[in-house]
Amino acid sequence: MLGETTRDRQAERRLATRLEILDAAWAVARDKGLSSLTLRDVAERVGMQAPSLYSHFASKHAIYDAMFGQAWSEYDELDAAHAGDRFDGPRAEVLAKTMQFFDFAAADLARYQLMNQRTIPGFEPSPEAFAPSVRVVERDLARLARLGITDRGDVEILFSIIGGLVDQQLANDPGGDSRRKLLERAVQMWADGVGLPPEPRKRKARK
Amino acid sequence: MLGETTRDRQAERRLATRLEILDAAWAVARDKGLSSLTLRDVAERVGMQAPSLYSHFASKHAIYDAMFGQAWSEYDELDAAHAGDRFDGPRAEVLAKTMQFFDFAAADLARYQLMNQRTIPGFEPSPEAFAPSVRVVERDLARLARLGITDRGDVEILFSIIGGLVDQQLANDPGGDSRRKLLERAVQMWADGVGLPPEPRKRKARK
DNA sequence: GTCTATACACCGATAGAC
DNA sequence: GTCTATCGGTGTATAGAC
Repeated sequence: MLGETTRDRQAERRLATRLEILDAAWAVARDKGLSSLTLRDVAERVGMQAPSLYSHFASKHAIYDAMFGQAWSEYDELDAAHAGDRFDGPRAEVLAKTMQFFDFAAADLARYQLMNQRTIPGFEPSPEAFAPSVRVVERDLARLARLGITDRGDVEILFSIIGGLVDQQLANDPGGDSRRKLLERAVQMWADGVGLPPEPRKRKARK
Repeated sequence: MLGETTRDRQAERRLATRLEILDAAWAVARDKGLSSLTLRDVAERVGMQAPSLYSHFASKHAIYDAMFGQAWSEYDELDAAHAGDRFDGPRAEVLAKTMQFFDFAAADLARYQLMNQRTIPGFEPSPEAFAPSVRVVERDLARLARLGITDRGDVEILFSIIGGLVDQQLANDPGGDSRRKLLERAVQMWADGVGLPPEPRKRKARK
């Protein structure tokens, strides 16, 4: 019988190979486009033959699925890392969180297409891969509820504004920041519409 | 030499075949998804062999291109047909035009993906196919300018709101109208933000 | 001119030797 | 676990019948 250490090392090596494949997949997706990713390209990048990938992933969609989970986990961790941040009022908080997501989304077209658009024909994320995105949304809902925003429709409108601006940014000005500049104005409109209290007077900066 | 009538009839027949192919392509796109459209499926639907399509279209992308032009032309004509409509004030006008686009977009997923999303890997519409969409945008810009909205950023924000809500509608509630109900509230927020005059007093309906 | 027949290169996926 | 060989399906191209 194999010792624990041997079994652990095997599992560790297996996990490392999986991550290697996923890294290669991200590189190919960013290089040739998310939906133009081919197993042969991924395999070549990790020094394998294409069918060997099936020892680690059940299908091409399973690779997309793992990438989907990675992307949302990455944002989940980024967001959680800023959980303790303090803001100068509700509007500053909403704007900061909004820009945090916008910047993350607009920074990587392939990643955003996988996370938020349905650009892969038959792809549906599995429940496991979907879990981190649920965590993010629930944290956002809780944050907005703490600010007095409990109407789900108001939240959907805010999400739509952000999503619409990200789409336009990536479609019409990839790599630029034209829509990012509009984000603050749009969020102020939304904050006025939902009755979010105006900013408290700014304290004069002390010399 | 062929008579004019013969030549006309040939051209007419050729155009009819083109439209037949495009109709079949729309049917396949709606049935199996826009990006899962195959030339063999289209050909089968019109009673041809797949390579015969190349007598009428230079490539699969050329078919997408013609479909793109058809879709925007269709909306262009719908919009132009309502050019003479009168409204009870600026907000009612913006809301009506906004809902007109929302309904058109949300009614057909495949068509919306082709018109407004970049879901086909290598597809870029040709200038000719792009022309009707330019007409629509310019008519919208002129309409908003007539209402006093001249800041391009304000217009982009409105477009983002609409696009974001359509995306959410099609992604999360296809065939439903949950986001359509939010559209009015979102447009009111935007109208307040850009300083559009409030609605005039409603005249009492006369019995 | 239009269509059929055939072929090519590429894709995801599977079977089986080692 | 990785390989080679191969399958059915795809977009695309071309030769040749009519």
